[in-house]
Amino acid sequence: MKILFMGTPDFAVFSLSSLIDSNHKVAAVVTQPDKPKGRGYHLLPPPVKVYAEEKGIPVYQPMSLKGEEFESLLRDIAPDVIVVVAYGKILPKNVLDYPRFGCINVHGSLLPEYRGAAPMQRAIIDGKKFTGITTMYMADGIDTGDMLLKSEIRIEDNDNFEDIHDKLGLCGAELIVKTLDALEKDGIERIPQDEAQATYAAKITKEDCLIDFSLSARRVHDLIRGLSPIPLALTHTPDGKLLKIWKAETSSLSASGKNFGEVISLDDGIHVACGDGSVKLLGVLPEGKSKMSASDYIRGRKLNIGDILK
RNA sequence: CGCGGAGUAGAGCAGCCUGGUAGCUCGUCGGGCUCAUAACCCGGAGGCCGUGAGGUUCAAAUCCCACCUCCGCAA
Repeated sequence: MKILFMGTPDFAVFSLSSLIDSNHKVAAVVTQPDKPKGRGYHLLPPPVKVYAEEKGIPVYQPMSLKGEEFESLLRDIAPDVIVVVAYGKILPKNVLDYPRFGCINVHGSLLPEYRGAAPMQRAIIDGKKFTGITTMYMADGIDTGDMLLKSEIRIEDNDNFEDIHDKLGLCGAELIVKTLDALEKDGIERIPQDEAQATYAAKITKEDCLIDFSLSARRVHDLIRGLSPIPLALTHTPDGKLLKIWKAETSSLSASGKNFGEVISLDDGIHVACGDGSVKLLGVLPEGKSKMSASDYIRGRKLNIGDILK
């Protein structure tokens, strides 16, 4: 099939790559415009653009998908199918209706659970044991369209967002090719989503990142790994400084009689009392510094037993 | 010109404001104690204090200037 690929971040590169290597043809790539990012606001191209250019595929970065301009681009490319992976904008109806085989989305969850922007992070934060990839037809509404194929993976106890991101990236790369192959050959049964089962995985906000030590140690740990290595769960030291956590594990130390967030031991990590049990922080990122191990951080004499993190 | 922090021994930091012998917690090496040890005791090695044949000064890690590099926030 002749594909128009639409995607933006690293996660989309997995799928783009496998489509390029497949029997289908990626005719063009549409991605978000370069945006000022990072320190100093330098203009940075999205990963999909960088990759597509390496592969010599034409890249388009329209400001808007509405209107005549994009529609004429569509006609020029004349794709059989549009594959969308984390593109970052809503596709207007005329675009959805254009390709013969429709617009197909690669979504990082087992729909109808975790529709929305942050399915992988939310699944980990919620302590789920499984997640996966769903390929689906795009429709009005966010991730509400009919489902095509699914692929499930296990979330291991210590998997963080990066682990799941990479696993699902590969998983999605495989599944999208399978989906197109099957569609072209025999077709696939469309499975409507059960609205009653649907949940929504909203974008991660600053508030989501703040660790609530009154939760159980298990849930604190889930939050930390669900947000690592980006954007990272955070707390504050007694001097009011930001302290981000990139690695932790549940600890066997008892927290009874301690305040939530109280540092109860600095042995081999920062043990912090939670609502139920305690967690051992192993990797931290102090404000203005780079990532370091908790033991290095402790060596700089930044924390004492009895200090409260909040 | 988005805002801000930091570059001192292999690691994490202090010292800088109020210039004048380079310090802490670890690691490492050697020795001791111990049935033994990641524990404890003693001792040692390891630093052009980011760069500048820069500026000020009798004297600069410390004050001034320029540059380089790294990082946090914000997007």
